[in-house]
Amino acid sequence: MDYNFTEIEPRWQNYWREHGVYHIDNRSDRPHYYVLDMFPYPSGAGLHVGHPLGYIASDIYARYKRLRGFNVLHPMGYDAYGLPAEQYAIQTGQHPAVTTEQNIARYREQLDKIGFSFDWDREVRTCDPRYYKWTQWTFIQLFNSYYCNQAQQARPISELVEVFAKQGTDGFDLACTEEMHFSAEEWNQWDEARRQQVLMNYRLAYLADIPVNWCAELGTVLANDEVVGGLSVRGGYPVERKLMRQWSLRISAYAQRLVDGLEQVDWTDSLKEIQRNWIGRSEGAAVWFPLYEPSNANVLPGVQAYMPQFDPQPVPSFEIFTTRPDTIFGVTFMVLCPEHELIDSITTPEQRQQVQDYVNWAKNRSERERQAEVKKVSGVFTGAYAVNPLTEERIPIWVSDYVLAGYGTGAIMAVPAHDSRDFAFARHFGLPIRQVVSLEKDVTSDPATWTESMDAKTGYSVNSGFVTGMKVKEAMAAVIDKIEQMGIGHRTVNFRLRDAIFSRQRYWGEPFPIYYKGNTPYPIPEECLPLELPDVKEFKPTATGEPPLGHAECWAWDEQNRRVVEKRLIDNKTVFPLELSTMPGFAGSSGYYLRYMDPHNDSAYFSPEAVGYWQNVDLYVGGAEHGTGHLIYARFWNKFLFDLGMAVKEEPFQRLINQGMIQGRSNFVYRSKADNNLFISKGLIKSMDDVTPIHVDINIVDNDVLDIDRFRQWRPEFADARFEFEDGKYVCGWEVEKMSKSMYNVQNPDDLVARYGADTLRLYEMFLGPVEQAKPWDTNGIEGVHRFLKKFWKLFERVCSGECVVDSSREQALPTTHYPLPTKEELKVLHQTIKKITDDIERFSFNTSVSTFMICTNQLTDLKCGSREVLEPLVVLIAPFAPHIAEELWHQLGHDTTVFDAAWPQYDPQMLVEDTVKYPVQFNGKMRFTIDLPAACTQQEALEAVKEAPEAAKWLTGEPKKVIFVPKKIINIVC
RNA sequence: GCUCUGGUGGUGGAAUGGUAGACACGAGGGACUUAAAAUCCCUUGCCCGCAAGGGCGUGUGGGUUCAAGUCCCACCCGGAGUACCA
Repeated sequence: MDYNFTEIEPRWQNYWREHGVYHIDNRSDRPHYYVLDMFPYPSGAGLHVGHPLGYIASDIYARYKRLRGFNVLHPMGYDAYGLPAEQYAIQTGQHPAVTTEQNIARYREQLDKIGFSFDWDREVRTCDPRYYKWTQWTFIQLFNSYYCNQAQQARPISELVEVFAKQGTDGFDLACTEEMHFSAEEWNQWDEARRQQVLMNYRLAYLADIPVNWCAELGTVLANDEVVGGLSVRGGYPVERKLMRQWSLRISAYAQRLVDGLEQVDWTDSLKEIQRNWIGRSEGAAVWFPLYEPSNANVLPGVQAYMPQFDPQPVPSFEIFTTRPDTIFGVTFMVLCPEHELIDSITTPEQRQQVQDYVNWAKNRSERERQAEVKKVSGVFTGAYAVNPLTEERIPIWVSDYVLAGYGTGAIMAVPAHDSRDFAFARHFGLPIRQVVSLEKDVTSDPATWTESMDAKTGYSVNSGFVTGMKVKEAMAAVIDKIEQMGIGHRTVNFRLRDAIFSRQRYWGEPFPIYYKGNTPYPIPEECLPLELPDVKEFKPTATGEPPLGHAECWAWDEQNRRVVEKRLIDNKTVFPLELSTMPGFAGSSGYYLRYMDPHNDSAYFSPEAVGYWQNVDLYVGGAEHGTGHLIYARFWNKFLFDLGMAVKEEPFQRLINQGMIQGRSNFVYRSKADNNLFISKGLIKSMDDVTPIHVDINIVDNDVLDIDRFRQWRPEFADARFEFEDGKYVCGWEVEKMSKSMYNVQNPDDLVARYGADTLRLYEMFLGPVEQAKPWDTNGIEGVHRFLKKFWKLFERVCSGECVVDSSREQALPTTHYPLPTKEELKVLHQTIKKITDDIERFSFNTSVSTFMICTNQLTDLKCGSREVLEPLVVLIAPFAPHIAEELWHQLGHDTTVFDAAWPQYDPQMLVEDTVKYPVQFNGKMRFTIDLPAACTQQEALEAVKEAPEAAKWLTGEPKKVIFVPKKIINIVC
């Protein structure tokens, strides 16, 4: 019987579904293991060949863990909210829910064909009210929480209300939008609206006027990770900075914990590094620089008198952040960002016009222009001066857009000798440059001769008052100590990570469970969740520029009756307007892994029992492109839920594997420039200038050889094509590009499953190369893998057909000659295979596993192996990779149960013993060889072992002359 | 610029510091067949040689080691992330 995958695969897929083979309970005596894939956004294009790569890898691991005796949670769902469905809706009027539903159905069909072991009973969809109920719920918890920097933990905001009434802000270090100081008396005097306004400053989900990334084309704001190079990631539209009132998540409060947590997880170094860079922790000092005021006699001398951190400050001053406090003696000017609040008050009348012009110019520049012109130096002098608190020198204050409002305090001390940007600025405007760090002690040169600044944090301080002669690191500490002692600054840490903007002016997303009394937002009661997404007539913004939810007629909150009512009933006494923005894409994906643990729970996000059993995700597989988005947000979300006492592990994803992106492999034909109907085979082209490369559909190319007939039919203009052949064929060129329709290089898995079967597709995707490596999709080798499966199938033919008796337990009862008992060689092949496959899977090296199966199959075929003892374990070994063929063979070997209830075979180390003598070489007339030792032992024991080893006997005569010994292995024996 | 990756045949890629190029594709040759498909066998890093055999080979140059694709230093080239982040 032939290997008939078209019959086998659907049959077993049905069996698995009907028998609920992959249904997983939250209760088990077995140890637990959680394997998670990043769930897909169900786009209209369906799955392409890159999607399943990670899913297949995780499925292999999940199935393997199951065979190793684990209770394996392996769920799948859909990240169903998103922009494409909404844009499609705007164009066609088709409701996004409908398109989403259709796309999900198609995804499911495609996924099922590949034979995954997902527990579909646990499916979640982010657009399902039963799911987003808990997204909204978490938002309310964030709204009702603040972050205590001292405890490094989120806490209920109600606690803060009590404390403010008793002692004001005194003695508290809270994560906030802006520093506030007030007393209990003040708090108690304020009215409700004012208090709410103050609390908003501390909530973890807060509403604030903030500069946002506004994308006019998309009609919405975007988070920082959704903008690259001043353009939106989706669509590539220009993005501008705009001040808008928006919901944000105070993710910056968790910056330190997000950095620290990376130490505890088993991720690739590169991904950890991406996150560290994104969070951007830098240590340094905050220093107050007093303004120089000639009218104020107190200013000089004696800067100690200012003590500017006390309020009211005796002298106006402003705060800067620096990572190089040691260079404070080299400050020759100060720079404020154009948005700095101090600019207006310090600019002198003579400079006013210039400064105003500059500030206006800078503000009107788009983010994209600004980034494109980074190299251009611009700025203007304010006419004002500051005082260097350590040298008491007067230093000019400039305004320039190379200082960013969003980082640090938006003001810097410029040290042109030791900062490249300050250096460029100083050179451009002819400002002085003073060297304060030198590679060698007491050696200086004239900065006027420098072509670049000396930025490295190495060497010694020079020209630097009391730190002169110290090493840079010592000088840093000494300067900070000094300014702390003077009370004009302190050691501090700055993060690049900004709060996540959480509002989107879109329809297809989770509605905020928020209504407004006047300007004050209130959450709707938790018992009333979910707040369901209302229907709208149109998906565009309204005529007045409101988000699409502005079209909803039934979108107001009746506070007394606790329900959504029609908007016309708004009276601002009992019925209030609801929030019109929706949540961003990352809202729904931030906690879905927890919901899988207990997906049908109506009364809680997930039960303590469920999370207590599963803990966190043991293995997460997905693309590295989520490094600065989803993977940061999800970690934040989890840490917050951890603070609430809900999540039991602080880090959600213990081990993370990034599957590499699958690129497209495009094919080209080359049209002669001289003759528009002539196509020249690749090898015959003399010069690329003579031909035009044209993308050709990869489906009419086989191993880079063009199918001439199909090419002529492909497009009318090629109907009369003529060719210059090489060796009777037309050979196409190829290139690695993005997979895209316009390049005719998209491969969808269905075609391949139909042609070769799911098992072949699974094996081939793994065989392509390391899971973690980016690689072009290339079907050229798929035949080889398919051929292997046929050989594998054939290996079982004799056993399955009954030609060999398959039950060795009856050995005693029947003549031995009927039973092909395993030979030593066969067993050796088997045990080597078990060891290799087990190691490979643990290392996530699935490409080598496939090779191992091929080698094993070839060897056993050569040995004419018909022994059940050898072949049966092989079925179990291959089951994670090719589950359908494994089930079928398992069944034909006479088992009633599924192969996934079998146990993973163990190898016998005795079977793997090799000749231990290796690498014998002649060396200066002496013999040298190496011996492998089985375990750690002393040199003496090792020598005894060597003398007894039969393999060594022929080399070793008498005592060895010299032995180089390394534990576990004798490196060298000279005799 | 900074950070992270990677550089091995015609191609995808193997190699706990231990015989580099496993396995597969492609290519060439052969068997079976009336023929084709399918299947099977042989050859296939480069150079010299009829052969036996020899020489050279993991981006470049050094180093450590009995032994380096692998470890260390410097450089060159690709890919990714990030970027006036003070």
